[in-house]
Amino acid sequence: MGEGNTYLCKACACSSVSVFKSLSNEEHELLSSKLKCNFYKKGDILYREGSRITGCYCVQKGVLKIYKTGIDEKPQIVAFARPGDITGYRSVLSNEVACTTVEALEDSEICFIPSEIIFALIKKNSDFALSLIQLTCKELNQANSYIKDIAQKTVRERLAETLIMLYETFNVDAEGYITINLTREDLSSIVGTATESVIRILSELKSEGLLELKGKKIKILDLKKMKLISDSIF
Amino acid sequence: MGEGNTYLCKACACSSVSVFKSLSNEEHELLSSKLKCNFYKKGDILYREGSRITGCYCVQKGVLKIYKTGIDEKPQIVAFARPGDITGYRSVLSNEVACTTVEALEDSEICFIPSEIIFALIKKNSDFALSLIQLTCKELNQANSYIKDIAQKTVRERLAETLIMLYETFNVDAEGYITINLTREDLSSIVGTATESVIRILSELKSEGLLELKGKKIKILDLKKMKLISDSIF
DNA sequence: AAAAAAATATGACATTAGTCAATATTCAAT
DNA sequence: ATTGAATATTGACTAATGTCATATTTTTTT
Repeated sequence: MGEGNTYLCKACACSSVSVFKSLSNEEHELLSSKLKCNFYKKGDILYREGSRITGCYCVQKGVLKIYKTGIDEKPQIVAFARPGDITGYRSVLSNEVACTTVEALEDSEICFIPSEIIFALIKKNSDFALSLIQLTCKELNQANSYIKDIAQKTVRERLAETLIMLYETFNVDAEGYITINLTREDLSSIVGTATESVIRILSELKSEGLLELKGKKIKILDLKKMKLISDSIF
Repeated sequence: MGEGNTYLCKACACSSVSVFKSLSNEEHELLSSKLKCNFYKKGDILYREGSRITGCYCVQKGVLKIYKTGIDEKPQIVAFARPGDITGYRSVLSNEVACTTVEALEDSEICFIPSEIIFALIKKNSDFALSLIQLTCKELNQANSYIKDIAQKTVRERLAETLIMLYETFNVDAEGYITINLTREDLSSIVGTATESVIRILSELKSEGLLELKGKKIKILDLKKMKLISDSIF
């Protein structure tokens, strides 16, 4: 892990897509003067479910997987975080122990933002507070949708949905492969099924001409049909 | 439905458990001067998924069920609202159409709070904003937990969990029956399963001495054992 | 109170998805 | 390049759960 430093973190403090977009120049200064940017290697744990955290984490570079631990230590992935996203703010704001474990999926640069700063910004800037509320509301709605899907759809439908989500979240490389490396096990802990089922259905979808597989890389060949499957229409 | 009126709504404006606890006297005045309290009959719909709403709803009396509509119009219950709870704030704050349908489970009195008031209060009072953030964070965490459970637990385990949740949320009457009337179908749309499965497992649990059933009324006889089942230990 | 509608209950059966075991492949470290 | 470990794959089997049909009971309406 690299040492912390205090330069202005472009991905979080400045990004127009991030929750920090409503900060004034002065507030940006305050924020960036307190940031500590750290390097995490693939597989590193930022924090574990149940531990106390003293600030939030903002992704500058890389990808994080965020999961809860269930029966027999089986992880359930509930979200990813990409550059511009923040994580840990829930526990910070509610002053509770972390409700998820966060792990770097690839080598990543992550800024740490101490709790006080977040609280100070909420106090100072009601637009920032509103952005935070909107962010959590959006995530809450997504979570509720996923509850509905996981309760009502088949594994095949959920896998199709997950692939589309990954496609939309991480885009594709020059060859059309989704630019994220997940193990079959990771996929199974998003979909909520056994690893073997993911493998079987992936090759099914491949033989139906919907997918191309090259190791962990996945290319969606027929997005339209994939959406139909995901919507339980097909 | 009854006519709106402007008296101070005790359940929402004053409740120390509600999100409004951090309001000043002056802000309470503002809030209660704008409230409209309405009566809804059992089965009445407050608003439907996809419709525009212009404020939030605060439960004064009664119970609301909050659900998303899935495949073949099958509802998935994602929450209940009891006196002191508010609903609709997500769509209001994000300025999006309602993401759930809300229905009165029993005859209810519900206050309507226009959007402007909510926004004004966020702007004026950062503690109120923080309360709202904390509320959504708490709900988000619950939703993520439920995703984990629904993905990893069996129907039996989830039903046990649901019964415990209902027990803790709605308490029991003098005879020990949980004080909420849900159809087996309602139960199935919480648990995420077929109605027949709920019926079967309920009578299983009854024959195992864990439950007493009297029509829709449910009494948990062995909470400890029920928790073990819910935790996949038994 | 009677009739109709809705909800509950049960059995038989089909389907889905999970588990276990064996093998193959890929990846990482030396 | 070689070894070992992790990951992926496949098949056989089992368990869980959904679906459909039908009967019964409860609730609501007239």
